[in-house]
Amino acid sequence: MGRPTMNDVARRAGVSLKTVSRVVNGEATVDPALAARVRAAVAALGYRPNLGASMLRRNDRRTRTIGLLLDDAGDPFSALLHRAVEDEAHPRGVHVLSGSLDDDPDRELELATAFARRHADGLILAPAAPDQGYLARELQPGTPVVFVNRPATGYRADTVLAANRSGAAAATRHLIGHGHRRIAFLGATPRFATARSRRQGYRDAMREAGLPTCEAAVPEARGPAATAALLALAEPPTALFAAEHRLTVGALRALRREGLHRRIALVGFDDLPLADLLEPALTVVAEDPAAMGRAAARALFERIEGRAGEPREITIATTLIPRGSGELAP
Amino acid sequence: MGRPTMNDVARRAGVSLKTVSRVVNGEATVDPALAARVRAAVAALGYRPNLGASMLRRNDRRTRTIGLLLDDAGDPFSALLHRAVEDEAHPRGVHVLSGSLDDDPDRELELATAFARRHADGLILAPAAPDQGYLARELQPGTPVVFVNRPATGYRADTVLAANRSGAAAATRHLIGHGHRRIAFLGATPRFATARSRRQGYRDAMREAGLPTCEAAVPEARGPAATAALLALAEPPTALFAAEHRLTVGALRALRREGLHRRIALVGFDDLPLADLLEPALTVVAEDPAAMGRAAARALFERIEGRAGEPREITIATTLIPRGSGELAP
DNA sequence: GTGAAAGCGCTAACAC
DNA sequence: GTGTTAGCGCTTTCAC
Repeated sequence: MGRPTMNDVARRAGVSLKTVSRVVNGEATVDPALAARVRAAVAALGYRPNLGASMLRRNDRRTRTIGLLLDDAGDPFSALLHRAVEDEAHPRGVHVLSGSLDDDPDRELELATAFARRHADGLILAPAAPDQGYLARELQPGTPVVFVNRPATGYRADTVLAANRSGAAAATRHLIGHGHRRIAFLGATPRFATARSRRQGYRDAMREAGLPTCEAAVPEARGPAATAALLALAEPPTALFAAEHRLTVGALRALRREGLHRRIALVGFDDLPLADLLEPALTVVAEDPAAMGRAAARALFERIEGRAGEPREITIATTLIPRGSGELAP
Repeated sequence: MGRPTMNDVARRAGVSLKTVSRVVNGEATVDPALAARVRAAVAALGYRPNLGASMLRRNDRRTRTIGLLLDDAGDPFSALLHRAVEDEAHPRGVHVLSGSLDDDPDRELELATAFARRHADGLILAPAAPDQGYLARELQPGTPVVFVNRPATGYRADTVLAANRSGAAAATRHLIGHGHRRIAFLGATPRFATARSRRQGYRDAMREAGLPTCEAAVPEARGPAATAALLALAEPPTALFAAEHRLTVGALRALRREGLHRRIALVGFDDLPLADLLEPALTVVAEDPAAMGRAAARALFERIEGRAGEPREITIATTLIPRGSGELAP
């Protein structure tokens, strides 16, 4: 009952346990005849090595597992990032254990701790909690971490971020360049640094053009209401910059409902599927979640393989994609 | 160097190793005073249990890990399914190891085998290979499997499928009900049972209405070309049923390019984000990936917890969502 | 090139 | 209640 062990294989092949271990691990120093007998026994018994046991004894102590903690595995941004991480891990024989945080600090702590107890070789984390100081306590010493999408507080490690500030400034300048002067900013509540950076980029561009700012900072679900409120102003904006994809969708719906989608310009942060098939097609500043995942995974594997030195900050460029909604005249 | 072990805690607390084990595992039969000393030592040393070691010795042999093998972690359908699985696993203290198969049989075998070597407690698999017979060899005996999204061949286990045939029939009947008689089917190459079921549903509805069928079976990337070919027929269809979401997007683009998107009716299988903001808005037969993930995970955990009996087949209903593109008159 | 003995960190079984 | 002994399945060390 239960799987056969190395011992069973050794007995059947008439060799020592250690010889089986050598064959299974592909160490060259085994007589071909013995190796063949071992392999025959492995096949006959259906022997499969137990990775948990080998990891316990092995010197390098690698589980060949990394942990990936993102906001929501079901969200397209996280999904693409996840896939990119997997694509870096797979050729290295590493598997990905993942979890969704839903902006919940407790859940971050819980999952990061759980992955540490499982001896993940490293962690990629999109911080949800206000502070990551707990990592120093909970992680196995020497376990590398890479932060992605949001900067961390209280723990220093490599960090991969989108060019939020410059991307937001580019979006705003694009609208200014098309003649707009009353450009409203629709952003998430500035709880996260990402939201603050994007607002800052908007302000940079407005200030350098000598234009007054007009900002709405709301929870992500309140996009339609916030857009409606902006449109109801005495001097309503002629253009909107929506700094989160959920707010972009909210703005789209509100403009549609008011019949203003061909009159008011709109640029969104983050690309959306089908954005090119809307009428007018949606102009966006696209992030590159796959590039972020790739960069984060590469940085993590470099650290796992021993790279030393100061934490690095890696910025992934954004791309302005003009499609129509951002080129409407005021 | 390295983490402190239970032994270190025991020494520091002046108790036996077994007492530490009892405290750490929350067994009640420990003197409160001793337990307090142990907990103090745990805190002082920063002791964290090693799950791998405990799993090796434990009787239940649970790793509290399940494997999830889907087509592509970056795809919205897989992502939502993944998230639903995670939501069932999380309250049970179980973590999810995932991998993308990209319709590659070798990759399915490789990843399923790898997860088996890691002693995952169970596996949720969207089959990519033509045969799953290898599972009998590779899995730890008694490891339950649930197939999702596609039926398996050569291995019997619980299976969760969308109502592909009846959903496709409903889509086709919807178009027939709106007066269409020349309705073309745009489907993936019938390599997978899913594609065949949808085609069958289309045929069911066409036959029961006494209408001739018109089918294009193409790789998923060839949606625009296949649509263009259908539109170029001597008697072109007045309505399209696109049986995969990538083909739906291809059809949308082709219709748009020909300026026919307000003339030719279109129903897609699988919902798309922003589908309601297109003009005309896209009518779909929506699958419910979250319900599929939930059902698969629940079935898996029931088996892990010992449920016996014949494999079950669970069908998740589809929902027709009329939005405009499917209600265009011929 | 091969094998015997030790032990990774932990829990099971059973004594005390 | 608590401790002792054995050993999960494997790799390491070191002798042969």
